[in-house]
Amino acid sequence: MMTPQVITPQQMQQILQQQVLTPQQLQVLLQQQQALMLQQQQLQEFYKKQQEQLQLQLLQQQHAGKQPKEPQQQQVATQQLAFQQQLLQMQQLQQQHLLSLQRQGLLTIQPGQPTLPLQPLAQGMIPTELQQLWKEVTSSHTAEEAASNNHSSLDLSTTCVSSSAPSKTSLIINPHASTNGQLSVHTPKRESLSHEEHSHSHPLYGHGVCKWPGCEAVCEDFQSFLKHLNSEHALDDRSTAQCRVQMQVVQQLELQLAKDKERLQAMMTHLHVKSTEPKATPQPLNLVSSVTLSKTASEASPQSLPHTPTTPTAPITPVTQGPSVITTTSMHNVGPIRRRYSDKYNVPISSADIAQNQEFYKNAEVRPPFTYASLIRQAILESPEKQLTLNEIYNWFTRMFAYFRRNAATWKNAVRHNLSLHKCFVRVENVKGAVWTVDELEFQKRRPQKISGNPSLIKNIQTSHTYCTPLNAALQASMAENSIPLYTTASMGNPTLGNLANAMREELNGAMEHTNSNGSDSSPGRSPMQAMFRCL
DNA sequence: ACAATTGTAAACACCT
DNA sequence: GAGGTGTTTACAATTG
Repeated sequence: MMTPQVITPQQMQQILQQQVLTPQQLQVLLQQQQALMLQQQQLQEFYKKQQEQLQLQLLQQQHAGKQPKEPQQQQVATQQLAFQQQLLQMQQLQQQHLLSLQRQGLLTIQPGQPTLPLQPLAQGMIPTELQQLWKEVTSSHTAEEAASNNHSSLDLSTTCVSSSAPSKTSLIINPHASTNGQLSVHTPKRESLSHEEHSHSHPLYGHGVCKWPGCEAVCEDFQSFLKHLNSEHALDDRSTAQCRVQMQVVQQLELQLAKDKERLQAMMTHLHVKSTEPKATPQPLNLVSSVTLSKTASEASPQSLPHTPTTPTAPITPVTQGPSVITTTSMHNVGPIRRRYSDKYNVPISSADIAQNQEFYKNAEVRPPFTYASLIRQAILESPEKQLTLNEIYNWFTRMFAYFRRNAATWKNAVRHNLSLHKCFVRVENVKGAVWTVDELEFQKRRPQKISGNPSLIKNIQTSHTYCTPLNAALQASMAENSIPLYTTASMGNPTLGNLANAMREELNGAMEHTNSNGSDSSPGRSPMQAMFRCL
């Protein structure tokens, strides 16, 4: 049941580790994954039935004055043990599969965060949850206790996500700890994760650093982490807001990931069928939005945003660009996006994210993946007069990004430094003092410098627009399909988002220019699929 | 290897 | 003198 009939995990891994995947191999892998998903679903249904059965028996046992029906009980226990082993095997298999995909760049999964991509496959049940559920069922806890535990955690999430009016009381607090609000938030978690605490493993603690979104406080040991958690991340407005943001982010990402997976599969199937066709322009564009968004989905999770440059991502060796196919690699070069941090800190790199996660950046202390120059320009352009004093620029930064509510001396110095350094920022003497404006021409000059020396630049600037429109359309379509407010709904009522969207278009233009110049030496012999996987 | 870009830190001058 | 503003230099990291 568990052992794949088509191919073993080892074989699958071998195939996935190869640099080039043929369409046939890919098809096999896709079928493999489908089979895995199907098996997982079947397992879960089976597991649920078993769980219900066991709970029923536990109840019967209680009512019958604890007179266990030994043979039956034994049989069920044996069955469940076997099932548990199968489930674990399945999870391992899935993880191997996902790791392989990750290694190939098909999926970008943050190390240590394997739950995100697993969730859609497991239909919302992650391994730890399954195991926890298993423990609850098999432990001495009654079914009622387990149900009440589930209920409390459910209340927390549903209330937080659905709550449109943020308030401290929107969090359902564990009734057992109503006297101390500070502890009450963490108590349910601790109860459910007590076994993990003994091994000093906590979802919010790793590598000696607090993993609370945007925190990264160094905690020497687990005890100090717990102290830090209780003192710094107590139940207050800030934590509540961050929690809500996190939930929304996760929710969106799950939705996004599911849709993009479906899309990717359809695309793969489509491309496989028509892989012999030499040129298929729409595919690369879809490829960009889909793959990029998938990548973004896995990277945008605040928990996966280590700010300390300790663990660089596993290098995906960039392969020389082949045909004029837009790849995930080329999408890294999106204009003034801070590339050094996009790799180093695993921040979201898609410029769509800044609009998509506008609220996120406002509330979570995550570094925006844009350069100071871009942000300063954005601040100035958003102002009614297209000019701001230094202090107003500061205020924009702190208003728009929670990240810039810390270390003011550092980033303010950087802002001043950028204002002075870049010619595109012009200081204008005013009656009240001085204001800063943007010289758009100078600003636009900056980007082509990056690709100067490429003779095909001028030609490509023109051709880029033909690519850019469908690309934006593809992006928009993707966002719209995923119910993510971007250009469409959000920008209508929010001029900020509209401006950011404009900035994004410009950045995408720059990226397209760059991409086209890189891909100008396309070799016609290679199929789009081959090109795609060469670039992964 | 090199230049360009970017972020960070810091020194300094000027002004209020 | 303190603090804000603006300029400049230096250095490290990253990227093409």
